[in-house]
Amino acid sequence: MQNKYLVIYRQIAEKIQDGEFPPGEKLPSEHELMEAFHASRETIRKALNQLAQNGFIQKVQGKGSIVLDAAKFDFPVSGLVSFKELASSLGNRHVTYVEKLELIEPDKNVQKQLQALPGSKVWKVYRVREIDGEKIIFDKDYLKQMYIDNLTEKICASSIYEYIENELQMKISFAKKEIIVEEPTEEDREYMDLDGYSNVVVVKNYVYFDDASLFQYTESRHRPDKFKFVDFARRTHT
Amino acid sequence: MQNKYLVIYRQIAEKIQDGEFPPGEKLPSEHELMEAFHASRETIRKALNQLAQNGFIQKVQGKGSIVLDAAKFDFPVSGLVSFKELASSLGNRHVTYVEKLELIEPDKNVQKQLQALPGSKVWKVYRVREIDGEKIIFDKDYLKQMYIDNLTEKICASSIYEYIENELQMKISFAKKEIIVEEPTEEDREYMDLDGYSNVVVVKNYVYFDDASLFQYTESRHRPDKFKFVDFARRTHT
DNA sequence: GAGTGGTCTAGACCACTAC
DNA sequence: TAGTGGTCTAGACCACTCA
Repeated sequence: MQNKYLVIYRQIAEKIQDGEFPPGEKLPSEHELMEAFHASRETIRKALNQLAQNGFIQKVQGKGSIVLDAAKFDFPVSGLVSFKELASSLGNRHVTYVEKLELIEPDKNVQKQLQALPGSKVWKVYRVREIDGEKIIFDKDYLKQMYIDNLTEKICASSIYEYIENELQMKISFAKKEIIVEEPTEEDREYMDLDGYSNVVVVKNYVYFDDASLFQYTESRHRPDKFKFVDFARRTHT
Repeated sequence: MQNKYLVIYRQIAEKIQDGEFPPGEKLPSEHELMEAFHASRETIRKALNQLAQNGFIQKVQGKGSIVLDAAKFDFPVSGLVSFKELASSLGNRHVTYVEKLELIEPDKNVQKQLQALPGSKVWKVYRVREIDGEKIIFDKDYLKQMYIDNLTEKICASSIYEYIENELQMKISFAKKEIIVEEPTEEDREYMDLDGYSNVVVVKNYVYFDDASLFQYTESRHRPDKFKFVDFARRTHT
């Protein structure tokens, strides 16, 4: 069995999505939820905090928990957007091409980004994402070899994340994201269908494992017309 | 006095920034922190969770709380980036020009974005942000009038947020953010120094009050070369 | 004043890491 | 086995909203 508060979280989230708790209405009070789920107040509150963090509800002191219009918020639950999540949420036909798969000694820049030890090796993966026949995303991944002995084309073509989490049983914990806009490089023009576009959107990702070790640096380069990033800026009053 | 867990949060955060707890090292255990701060374990854990959320530490079960390299993470604490925060963090010379300040009946699009009632009026504010002599940000704000009777040029020129939070004593709670790239409109070219740039980065913001009422829709339009967005994708394992 | 959520406590048991 | 963080409980008091 799972964590109690996560079970409660999912059950309430489901009811919100099913319209059983409609937007604008109030959720039952914490006391009522305690009885309904046979849980202590802190456990209920943990579930509600998760719901608030993920944009399902907003808690108002003295009033209650107000259901937000969750249907409008179609962002991925995790916040870490991998291509697979992205593409399946679009529901479109998509293909991944693995253009490069090498084990390299990183240059100074990559070494610095990855905080890699001198002499250690790094996987360099170039992947191009095609959606509806157009190559619109170009992913440059650098992964520390010390965590992954064997990286095949097949793995890269599906999902490196899934391989790591399911096969290697390591948990990816969080990423720092940085979004900037650049002029296309030679590489960009080579691998993507850039036509006349004079900019690419670059999403830099620093991915950590659960034990706080940095293991991957990714540059995801997007054609500007297809780029979209959605985020909640939750403000925990400080 | 403030909340105990926030006080503890700030004290530990300070020590991390001062290097008293260096990156890579472990924080004292929760039990030790309990004694040091004369607090219960749950209170300590609340403080530590805040630290983890804001990228100061990462908690690892069975091991402890590992200090991350916080110096690298220069993002604003709040996550809601207002121009004032942005500019002061850049430390540069900046000016705000209020180009428009009108009370209008919103068109259908704005009405929908703001979920405004038919017949209700909306403040329309155009502001241009100049940094180091260049006009690089163009903010289009739409605010529901029902919350703000009187909006002056002076208020718009400094910070609408500060006015609302300090003068009106209303708390802004969170925003949904959406980032896309567009071709410049006539307006963009009119108000910004766009030179040859063929794209603008558009940040759409939906801003709510603490009581879950939507009150503002903002489009912040940036010249691509000066745009930068930083974010943590905290992954609360679901 | 009744009801709501926010904070804090003390104590229990579990899961994981290290040695 | 000892020490760590993760979950859960029961109960207390406070701050806020609303009739």
